[in-house]
Amino acid sequence: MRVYLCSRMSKKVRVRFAPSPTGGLHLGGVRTVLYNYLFAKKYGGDFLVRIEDTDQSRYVKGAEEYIFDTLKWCGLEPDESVQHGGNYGPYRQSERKATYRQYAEQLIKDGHAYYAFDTPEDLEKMRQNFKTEQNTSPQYDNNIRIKMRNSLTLSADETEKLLAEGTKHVIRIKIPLNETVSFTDMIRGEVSFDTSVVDDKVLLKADGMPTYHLAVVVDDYLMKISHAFRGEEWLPSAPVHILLWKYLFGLENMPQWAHFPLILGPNGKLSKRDGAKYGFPVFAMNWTDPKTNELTEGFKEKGFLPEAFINLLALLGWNDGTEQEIFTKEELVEKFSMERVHSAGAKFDYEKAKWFNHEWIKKSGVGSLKSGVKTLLEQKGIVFTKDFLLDEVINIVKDRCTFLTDFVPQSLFFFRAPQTLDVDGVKPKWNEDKKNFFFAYIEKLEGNINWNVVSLENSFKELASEKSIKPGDLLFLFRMMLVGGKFGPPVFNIAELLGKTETIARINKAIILFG
RNA sequence: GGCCCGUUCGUCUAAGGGUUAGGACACCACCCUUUCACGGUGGUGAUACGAGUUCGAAUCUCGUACGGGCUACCA
Repeated sequence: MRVYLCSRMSKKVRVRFAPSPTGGLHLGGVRTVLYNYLFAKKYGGDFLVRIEDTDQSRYVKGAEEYIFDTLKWCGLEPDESVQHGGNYGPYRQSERKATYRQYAEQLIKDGHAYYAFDTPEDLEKMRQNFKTEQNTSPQYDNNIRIKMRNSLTLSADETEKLLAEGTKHVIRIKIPLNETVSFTDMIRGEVSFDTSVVDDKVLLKADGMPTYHLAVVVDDYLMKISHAFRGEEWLPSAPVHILLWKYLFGLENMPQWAHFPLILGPNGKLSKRDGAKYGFPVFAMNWTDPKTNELTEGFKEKGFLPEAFINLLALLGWNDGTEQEIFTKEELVEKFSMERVHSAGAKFDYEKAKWFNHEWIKKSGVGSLKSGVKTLLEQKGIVFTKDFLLDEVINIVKDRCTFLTDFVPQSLFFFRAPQTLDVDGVKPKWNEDKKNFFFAYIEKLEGNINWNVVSLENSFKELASEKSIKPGDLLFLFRMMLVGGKFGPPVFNIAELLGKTETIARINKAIILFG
């Protein structure tokens, strides 16, 4: 286990999550939020959300709202964001455009960046021309840049002229030759890169928008971020960011980094496709792609409790070293530590995810389940006149529910008599003796009986032995009458909750149907 | 191809040089339950491979293999 002390913990902890509004928030995204959130809350710091919408071509309408809806459902609301206010706005990168240009120009002035006038076609040609067996995808690096059209190869006059004419151009970082860039990752320890293999990344695009590389550094600085956490897919571009920090704001001001392991699907990095392919949700909530109108079911709609969702996500790559697996959000805040986050990727296991939800449903009280269950049942046309029955029903069936949606089949029959009875399935087990038994049982029920589980069961069994019928055969029939299927809580508990009138009515109705 | 990160039961993981390598999910068996479940008990099952360091290696080092990520004017 690695322990890297947070050397700048004296500084107020401020972390950020920076989603790009290009689609639904998937497991990996929510876990990144979660870890950021837990870390911030553990140290009494701020959790900030800003929107990376600098790629307008991929911007998806509604995605930004969707992201905040997800955070809300998960209970991971930021302290600062577009929607929550704060003193470091604007929180959308598209609204900060002017700021980035200023820093990019600064870099050029200091000799750490340059203008590049190459067109996309030029770049394509370059990739073709310099492609070799050893180097299948040539980079715009210190070897190539001297062969391209940029302010390093052009004379100052030419450059001036091109700029004055408004020629389309980008600003690229000038990666130094033969330097080692290293930094300490809170999860992985020291990670280092040789600059000779890092390319001259575009910092400012031709449309004036920054790329992620420039924006993340500038925003983290201006928003006073103390700890920068993101997914492992960003590790290869870390040297670019370290260099930018060095050139622009000083390494002593740089946040502490941590790169989270990837959440993997059955085949590598979890993708949206995996959900459809393997039959489990990948997004926190339902997401409808506005372009294709394709709906991807979310964990919420599948019937996951938000408490279970963040619990299972937290444990995908982290544990507290004990055998505890069920954690409330408060416990996670208290026990979370970046040093215990794994460095290896974790494969998502839907079976285990279901187990977490099941545990949470069992653990939850009626109070926290009620409104969700009520909504689901109301969608099935149930009208509630007396809530106390619902309370009792939730208590009695929750142990058999894995998903919140399981409450529907498990409790619908309490509120509505079974619509169809499996008459053909019952017929072989039905005869005059049994019919007489149930007529007699109705008589007993209508008599002076205490309406509780014990009396109902005792009188049922007494009657059965009087009539010399095996209770097992009758119990099955009784269940079919009340429930309409081979499932549900003990049948006398059901009868007790159903009440006298309804129980007798269902028996009568079934007798007629069975003939 | 290059660079980076990684590798303990099928999956999530514990074990910080000395453990019969522990737990959870899943699976199997039994018990409980006149339904379906829950629950209980038990079982199958792992240190990728090869060297080195050491009295002693899952643990430290190196190599190999395998997996993943990145290699865009995407994030």
